[in-house]
Amino acid sequence: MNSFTEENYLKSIFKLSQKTDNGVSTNSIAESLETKASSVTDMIKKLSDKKLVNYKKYQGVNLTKEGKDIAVSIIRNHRLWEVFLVEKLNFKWDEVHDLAEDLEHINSKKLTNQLDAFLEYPKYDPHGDPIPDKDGNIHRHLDITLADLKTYDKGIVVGVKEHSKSYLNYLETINLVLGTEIKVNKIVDFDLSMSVEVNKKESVNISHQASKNLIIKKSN
Amino acid sequence: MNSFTEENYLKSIFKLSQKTDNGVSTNSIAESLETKASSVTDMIKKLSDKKLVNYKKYQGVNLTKEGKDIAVSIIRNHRLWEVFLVEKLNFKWDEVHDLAEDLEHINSKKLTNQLDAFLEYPKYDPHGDPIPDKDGNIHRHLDITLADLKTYDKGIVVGVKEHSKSYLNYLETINLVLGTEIKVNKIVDFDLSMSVEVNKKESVNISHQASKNLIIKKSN
DNA sequence: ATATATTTTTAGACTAATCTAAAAATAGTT
DNA sequence: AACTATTTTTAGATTAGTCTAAAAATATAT
Repeated sequence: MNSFTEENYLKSIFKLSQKTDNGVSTNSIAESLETKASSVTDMIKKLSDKKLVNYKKYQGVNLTKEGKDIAVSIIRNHRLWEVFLVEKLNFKWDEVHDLAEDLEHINSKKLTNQLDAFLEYPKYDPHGDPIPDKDGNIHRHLDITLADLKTYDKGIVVGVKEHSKSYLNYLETINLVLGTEIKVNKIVDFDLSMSVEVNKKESVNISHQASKNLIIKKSN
Repeated sequence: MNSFTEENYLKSIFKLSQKTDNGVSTNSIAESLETKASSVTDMIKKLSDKKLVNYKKYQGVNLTKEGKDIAVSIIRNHRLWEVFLVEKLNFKWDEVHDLAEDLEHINSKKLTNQLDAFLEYPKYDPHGDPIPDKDGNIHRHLDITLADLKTYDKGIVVGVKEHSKSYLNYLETINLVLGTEIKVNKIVDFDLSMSVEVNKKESVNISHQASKNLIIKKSN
């Protein structure tokens, strides 16, 4: 069995390794876990001894098959619990992350799979992130963001790339939840802010900062 | 915030203090947590510093108001999660203890209360143990066991006093689940074993060992 | 009441995870 | 290629929780 701490390292390494093709650097792990590089080195050695990561000094790390399987199963747990909290217990999408961060470490294949069934095999969590299936397969959607759209393009909001409470909260105040239809009316070339039509109604102004974190499925 | 370990000590002390009026002994805590007396002494000091227990050397411990509140809320969590696992995720009553042991430490009043509402405010867990309400009140039922019944007495099974897998499993094989109607046909005075009618049908033989752990609500 | 047994506490050591500060390796620059 | 800056690792210390073995306190028995 692995400790919560080890599991968090594996999850972090998994997420970071999706952004780079080479090994994941010690510093990037330290930053993502808000800890110090020296602590990371210690843990990497431990994970390496357990054959959960491949590690050569000064070269960064990569997950082994086994390490990756663990990371993915934790992410699966996390996202399933988020769905549960929102769909069944009436939490808001900006309230569920921290709780899921704890719940994800409850380690029981049966629990995970029964929860999955109970929720009727959801494909995405409340933030639009894909839920790995029982075999660890992840169907990620294309990463087109609102910022990538041109004037008069239309699409549907399918996810977010930024998960902070303040961002999610802001989106709700402008009625932007998953599934919302969106149409770009105008792009200000000075600051790249956009005037967009939400659900064929109100036209709101969205900063580049905000638009580049909204994942969109283009509808034409 | 308190660690999982501290919470487990508080829970254990709470349960032990229900059986004795004087302080809870170091050894009894050690036994119930399967640890050593010296470890218990260390932890007691820590809990005492945090004002969660009252402690005088060699005199055993008692929970303070605050310590008791924490213990009760963990028990509330535990029992609500057990209901969830059995009612919603189709677990058997002998499979849920260990998972609930982990889930109980997820610390969120909102989570607990929403879960309680989602489950429609259950009063008892799958083993018949009472679930403390939001304010920590516990309605315990009278502790009449099958072993206390006389010949021809009738009753309904409302709980168990022994939670081991093997016991729960055994009960299921003889169709004894919560809510079952029971009637005592004969008591063997040699070994106090009983011949009982289950749901007005089969007559099974139950050892004293087994009967004294079945909590019954007498029906006449 | 004194000796014996039991319980509880103390003292000191161990492990996991962390940190700071310093040393070593790598990368970047002229 | 040599110097500098950055990254990574090492060395040594710290904290929480645990343990063993020994000492101290309490309980029991004659």
